Amino acid sequence: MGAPRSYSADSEISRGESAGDHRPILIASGWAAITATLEDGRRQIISLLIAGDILEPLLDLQPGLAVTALTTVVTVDSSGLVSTLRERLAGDLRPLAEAWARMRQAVQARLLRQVVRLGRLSAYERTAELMVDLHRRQRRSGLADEQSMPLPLTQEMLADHLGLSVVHVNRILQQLRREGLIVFRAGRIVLPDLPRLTQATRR
Amino acid sequence: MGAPRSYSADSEISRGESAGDHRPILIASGWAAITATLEDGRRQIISLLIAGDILEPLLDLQPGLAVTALTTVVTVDSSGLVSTLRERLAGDLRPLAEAWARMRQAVQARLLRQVVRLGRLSAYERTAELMVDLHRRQRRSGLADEQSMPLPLTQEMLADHLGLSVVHVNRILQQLRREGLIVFRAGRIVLPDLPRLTQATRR
DNA sequence: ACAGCTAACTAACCTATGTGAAGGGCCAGG
DNA sequence: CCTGGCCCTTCACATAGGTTAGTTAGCTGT
Repeated sequence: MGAPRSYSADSEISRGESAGDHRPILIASGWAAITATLEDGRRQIISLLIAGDILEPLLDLQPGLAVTALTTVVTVDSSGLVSTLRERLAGDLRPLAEAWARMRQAVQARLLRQVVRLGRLSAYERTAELMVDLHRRQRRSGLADEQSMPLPLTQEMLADHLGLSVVHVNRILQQLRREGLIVFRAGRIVLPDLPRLTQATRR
Repeated sequence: MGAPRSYSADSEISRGESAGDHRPILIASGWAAITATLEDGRRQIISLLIAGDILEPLLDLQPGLAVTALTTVVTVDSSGLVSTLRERLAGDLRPLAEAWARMRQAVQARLLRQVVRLGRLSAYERTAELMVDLHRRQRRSGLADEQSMPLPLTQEMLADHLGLSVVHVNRILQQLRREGLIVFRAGRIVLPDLPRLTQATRR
């Protein structure tokens, strides 16, 4: 069946420079992140990948773009990865081919949305939206229940993904908590009032 | 030869909702922009497309994502568009097929870079980087000379692309001008000191 | 039980960027 | 030759969010 290979948290899966693996990789379990690191240490998590997501080869090395940022993919959690996807889509996983196409689109659409988030939403809106989005995605894969989900991200990672400072992320999370929109419990995050949280997504 | 169809500035080429055209479109001349508009009017120009760029179908309608933003593609300039690209890549434009693949990647890479820009660069860095990027791209297509290029964007569009307010964009442009890094002349922008402008791209 | 580490949290202060409002230049249309 | 609109510009002020510098609370290994 081709068991996923296991990776511990914080392993580097691929690196923009090494023209290395040009194969799509399926996140079978766990979380991963596409990150860019600037020379001076600033970091941006471009995209968060959860189980079921597919990582396309990083087309990062376009001359001129990669110069100022090193783009890598790292695991966030301990994760299982399937790197033989391309081959297997012609074989045992053929039924997934169509789903794959949809997945590519979803990943790309999220990238567009991430641009809008960073460009035009306030910290508060961004944070709320991220929670709603992660919940919806994990829900779809049966990883979350109606009111809660795993969230194996440190506040620093949230900050790097949301384009904010850690301190400010903390402030926003406090606020959302005070408002009863999120609760942290046992390593999970609880979203007690999804409709209201969704409202918090807009101005 | 299949002449490009002409569009005047500010025409809507495609709209996220209408599952309409699912065909790639070549920008033969002029400029276009992929934009998202929020309910309350905030707007984000997700990507700027110039002659030679290819617009892939907008995979915007992923449930849940399109809800809060209307994604459309509009011309910025009067432009010529070729919408029969797919067909012609099998025919008269076959030699372009490989270039097309590279172009897709470049467009995608720019999207990644845009996330980093908005998430982690200051207004000043963002603006400088955009100018350098536009210049490099237009240079490659022979649309710019070594020191100057067309820039058919209002400051409001720049603001919407850079995730800033118009007023602030104006401030930054003033500053870049004072520093001798950019000059506006005859509807073009002059970049008298590209090395220094490139420096301004980093912190 | 202690040292050492990481992550969450706070507080005080600072600044980059946004907002609202207004004036001026320029150009197209009547 | 005026008029209205668009775009650029400036000013005064407001605020979201960053920075620095901690303190606190859990864990991990010893």
